[in-house]
Amino acid sequence: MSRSERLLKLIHLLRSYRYPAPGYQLAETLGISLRTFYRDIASLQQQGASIEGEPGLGYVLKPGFMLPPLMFTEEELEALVLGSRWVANRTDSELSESAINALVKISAVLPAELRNSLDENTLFVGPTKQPVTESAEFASIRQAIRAEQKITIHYLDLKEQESIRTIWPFALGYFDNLRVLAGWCELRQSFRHFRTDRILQLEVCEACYPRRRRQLLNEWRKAEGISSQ
Amino acid sequence: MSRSERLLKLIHLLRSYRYPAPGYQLAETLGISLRTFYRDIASLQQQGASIEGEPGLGYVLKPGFMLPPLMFTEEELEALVLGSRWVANRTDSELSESAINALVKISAVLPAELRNSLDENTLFVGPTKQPVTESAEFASIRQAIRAEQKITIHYLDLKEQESIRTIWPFALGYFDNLRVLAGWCELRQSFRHFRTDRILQLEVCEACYPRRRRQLLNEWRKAEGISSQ
DNA sequence: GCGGTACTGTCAGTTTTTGTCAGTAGTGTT
DNA sequence: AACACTACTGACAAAAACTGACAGTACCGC
Repeated sequence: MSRSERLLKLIHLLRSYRYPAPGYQLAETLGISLRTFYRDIASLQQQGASIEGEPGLGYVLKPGFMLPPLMFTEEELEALVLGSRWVANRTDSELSESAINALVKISAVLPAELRNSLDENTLFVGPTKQPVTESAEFASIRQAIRAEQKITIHYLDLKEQESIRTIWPFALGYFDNLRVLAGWCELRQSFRHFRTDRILQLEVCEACYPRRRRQLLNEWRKAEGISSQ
Repeated sequence: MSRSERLLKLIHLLRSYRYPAPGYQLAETLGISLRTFYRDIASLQQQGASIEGEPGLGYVLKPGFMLPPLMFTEEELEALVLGSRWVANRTDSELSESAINALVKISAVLPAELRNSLDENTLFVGPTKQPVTESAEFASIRQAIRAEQKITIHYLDLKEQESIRTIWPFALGYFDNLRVLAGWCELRQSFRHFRTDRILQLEVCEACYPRRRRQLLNEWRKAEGISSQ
């Protein structure tokens, strides 16, 4: 039995036990040493499985490693497909690919009849006049927002003045023809908006900013007089 | 990337192609030699996946393989949220609501940590200059497309001439500032496009049109010289 | 401290995996 | 029939990984 096969079997085993299963027992069932078992657990965790081991009890696989069956109405599927197509057409290539992958995963857990209606959906997103040229930076920006990391940018403002700033990015707004990054600007000590097509250069810093993203968003909304979406 | 990881990726790839995918292409995507690819296929088959390879065409994974896909990645969730927000902001109220409901359902199956990242997502869709005014008809149009039903419309063409037509609606295109319905026009006996803001009145007929939606779409694509999306 | 369980680091021997290359089976062509 | 072509398989050596043994660490309750 190859290792890859055994890892699947281990997942299966973990799912089939309702209560924590002790390591030595799992190892024995799989016919491997305890040492190898520990390594297998580590492999699975590294691949995204949240397996918890409680000393004295055993191991449990917390739900959320694999996608369970999902049920949607036809209209909800239409909405998901149309939305994903928009993302696939109008955003950076990484996000675009993720949109497609998400649909593939959803499709795989739908009952056959709904899967068909997902595949055959005929709501399309038309091409836009202003194609998205900016690319490489986008994934970094999203990454920084997610991880609440500071970024340093070279920015060309609307008066064609270039400046270098460190900002705390917390939101990205997708408009018809441009994208705007919202962040707290360390230079100006206030919230600022940056058109992504005017960001000349960008570097994600190691450091996280000292506030929570959600909180920055709320303050920004208050400052801008926007009610929550 | 470990072999077990790669095997999962191969399954995902196979699921993502609607049509048979040639072996050399899959091998290249995975970054492995063709020989190794054949071995991977053999492994999966041996583990219970029903993968069929047709010489000259490629490989297909028949649905029903017991292994569900992996949980969404953070980026996939970002894509789904952003897409749904776009739908929620830019389409008719029924579809908009469905987009939100779909997200709720997805949220329900996420592990706590991912659910959090879904809730806290800060990619937003900005408001558009030309708000969507048309409303009630939209759900009917989508309904007619889904059910492959004929519709009768009062249409005001670009020369401001009003006409009454019965059409076979098969697709809806969402452009930045307008939506276009594509259908076969019984009156003109050809494919026609209708701007939804110029449809004065609409009635969904009982009768289904005598062709399959998918087939109409393919013919229309051929007629318009558009390759498949 | 002490004894116990759960787990990790290291390492050498072993196994698996991999790409290359040669070869086969099946198909369609001339 | 000979031929070209594609899809696939067998063999093999080099490279990569996996494995179990064993020693060692971390943490617990007492």
